[in-house]
Amino acid sequence: MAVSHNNTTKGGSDKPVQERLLDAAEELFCECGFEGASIRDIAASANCNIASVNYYFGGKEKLYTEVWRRHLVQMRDARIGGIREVMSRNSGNPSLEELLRSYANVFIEPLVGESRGGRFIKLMAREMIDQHLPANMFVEEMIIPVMTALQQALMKICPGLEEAEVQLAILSIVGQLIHTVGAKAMLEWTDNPDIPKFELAEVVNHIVKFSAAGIRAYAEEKTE
Amino acid sequence: MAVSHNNTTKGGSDKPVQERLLDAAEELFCECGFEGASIRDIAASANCNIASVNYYFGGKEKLYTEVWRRHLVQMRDARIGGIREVMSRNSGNPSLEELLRSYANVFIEPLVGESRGGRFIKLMAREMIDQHLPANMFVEEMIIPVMTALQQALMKICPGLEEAEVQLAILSIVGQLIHTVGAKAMLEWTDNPDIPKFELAEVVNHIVKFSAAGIRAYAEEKTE
DNA sequence: GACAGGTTCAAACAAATGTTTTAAACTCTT
DNA sequence: AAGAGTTTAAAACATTTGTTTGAACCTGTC
Repeated sequence: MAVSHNNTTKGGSDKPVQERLLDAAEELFCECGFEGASIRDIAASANCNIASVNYYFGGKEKLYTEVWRRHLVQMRDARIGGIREVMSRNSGNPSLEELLRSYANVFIEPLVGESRGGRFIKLMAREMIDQHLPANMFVEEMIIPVMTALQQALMKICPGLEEAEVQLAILSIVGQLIHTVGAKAMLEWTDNPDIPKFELAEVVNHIVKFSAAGIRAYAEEKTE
Repeated sequence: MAVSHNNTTKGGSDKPVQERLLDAAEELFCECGFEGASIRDIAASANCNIASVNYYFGGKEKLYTEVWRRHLVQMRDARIGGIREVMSRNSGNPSLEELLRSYANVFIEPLVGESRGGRFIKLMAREMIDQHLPANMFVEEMIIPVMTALQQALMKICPGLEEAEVQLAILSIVGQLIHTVGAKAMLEWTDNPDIPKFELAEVVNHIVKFSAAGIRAYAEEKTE
């Protein structure tokens, strides 16, 4: 057999073709969506031939799935890890604000950083609207595990809250977070001065404060 | 000139072709997105010829724009009207909860009703991700007017709140509302029992309570 | 050096897209 | 009834899409 040790047949990077394809695909999928990004553009951006995506991945959909797989476990573990880390602070009794701030940061950070995983939030939004992932890989491997962890953490910090209340609170928190990065992405293409521009840290501060008060509205009515 | 009085040349409805096209286009654009819905499908669904969309609207993009125009002013006026109506209650001093509940209802209602304007929220989400509307018609004719009205109302009810704080609160409220209908749409295609199912009225109650507490977290720190 | 297997390449394929064209059908006025 | 103007119809057009093909190109082994 012949295993190539140098896949730098063409231009640019010295990464192997599969990685170049994954990187290019990620960028273009995020920017243009699944059907918006043609494998011709992807291959061109990866400096390789069109047929390579079929050769290595067996089709556009498989490539798309692989792009996701790279991030899903990473983001999920980051989020769950962040929650666990907070919950171990202060001898297992962190403040509600600590948990919210940590989660907001670990939620937003990988979605806005220019370097890696930057515009991935767009792909998440797209995938939420119409699926190109097999089965419900997104819900099963991402949403449910993270939501469960966050739910348990919240119930530990705020004992007395009912399960349904916690789930509603999570809906509010995640809604704010997603809308934050979504609105940020959307409002970038307008230059209207009426649209407020916020620093991300400022918004995180607000969400923590806002949500903590919202949650305490439930917690306090139990202790009255 | 010759003005036709009976445009029911083919199948189904007795509406004129342009309306049939708009209805079909709305449904398919919502369901499949702009590029996902082919004018062939639209024309077939409207029981008319493919060329009609070019004949009447001058192209796919114009048709898309027209589908939007029907709803934009309606939704905007409903939202602003709702705000004004609330603000006139209780001799101009409605409670914060009244305003929030009214806005939440008028926001969500036209986006979930099965009959008309049902799945329009999906189109909104799509349009927020990538634009097919001319210029920034969506921001100019919808977001800014509604946001301005809501901002003024909030500042009237909660004097002392700074402008930036109100804008952040609006970000939170809208984020929760959008995520509510978005999550509802997304979670419909999963049957996992771990995913909580909520009644819409229940969620609205929660958002009102949650957000009122969040806003008061700002208002109260001024009066301490 | 010749061979074999993995990899790349350009070309071709079939299917689908938005738009245009050209002619037929229809409607109303004269 | 004839004709002008409007509306519909089917076909053709040029592009673009994802995928497949078959030969060339490497690279390491015998």
